[in-house]
Amino acid sequence: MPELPELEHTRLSLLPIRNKTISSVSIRRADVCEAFSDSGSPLPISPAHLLQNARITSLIRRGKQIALIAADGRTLCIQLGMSGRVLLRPATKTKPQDLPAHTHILWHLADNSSFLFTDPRRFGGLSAYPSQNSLLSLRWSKLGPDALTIRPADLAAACADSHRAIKALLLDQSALAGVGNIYADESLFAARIHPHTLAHKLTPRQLEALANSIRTILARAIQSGGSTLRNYTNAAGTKGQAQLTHAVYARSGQPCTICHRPLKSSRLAQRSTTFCPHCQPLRPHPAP
DNA sequence: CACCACCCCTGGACGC
DNA sequence: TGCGTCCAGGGGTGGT
Repeated sequence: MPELPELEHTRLSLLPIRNKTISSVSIRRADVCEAFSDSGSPLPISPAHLLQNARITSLIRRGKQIALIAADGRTLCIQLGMSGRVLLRPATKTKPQDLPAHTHILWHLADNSSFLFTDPRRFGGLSAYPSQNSLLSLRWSKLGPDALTIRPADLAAACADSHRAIKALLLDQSALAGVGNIYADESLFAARIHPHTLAHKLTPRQLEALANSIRTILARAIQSGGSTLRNYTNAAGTKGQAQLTHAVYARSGQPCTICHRPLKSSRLAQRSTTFCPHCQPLRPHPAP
């Protein structure tokens, strides 16, 4: 279930394609792709949009999106959605029958290795832009600050006038980019904040605890290779370990790791939400 | 405007 | 074993 740590790990494991040239692109399902002009108008997709004959110079990430930047400026943004993956294939594996199911796009590199985009549920997709600047202005400008480096002041600004539940705000990529359902629950638990707390009611102390929890938990999850739930792996096919450290996510009814009372589940912002009613009270404990 | 429900989609878990 | 049903949720969109 790709969130920021899984995307960052995918980005890191794709770094071997830097300075390599894409010799050809096989578009097996064009409808997972979209392309835009500098002014943002949609264009019919072509192999050139998917970086055919481009040399990759950098891979960048913002929130849950990564982008491949070519030497000539062409930029390809990748969103994994729920089930998307980008996988590297060594030069020894070239048979079509070796391809994972639901491989929608296949990039062939000049050195005979390749990489591919696979996404059974097709919630993910690829978005092509003529330049890095157009990606930033047309797409990433809509994202909030990156969760991996979120500062208490940035979080406070996002929460200041919001009457939504804090968990709904955390999931809103235009408020904060990178947190999904897993790490929203984990961060709120670590900061001991009830997920239904209205964002503008959070105290400065809570906002600081939450920002710190978000950064710490995301960084730790990157360290352990991301959470492998269902079939997530990074581009090298390696599974993550972060799911082993989840304190609340998918642990409804099981004992809280702090107070040992059973964790509770509810539905918030259309998402299943698990928390400890005792350790995460709706109001912070009054200062003594 | 801010917020929320719905919808897209498929694989896996579960019950019978 | 196999089939039907439900659930998971990121993000766009249209409604309130």
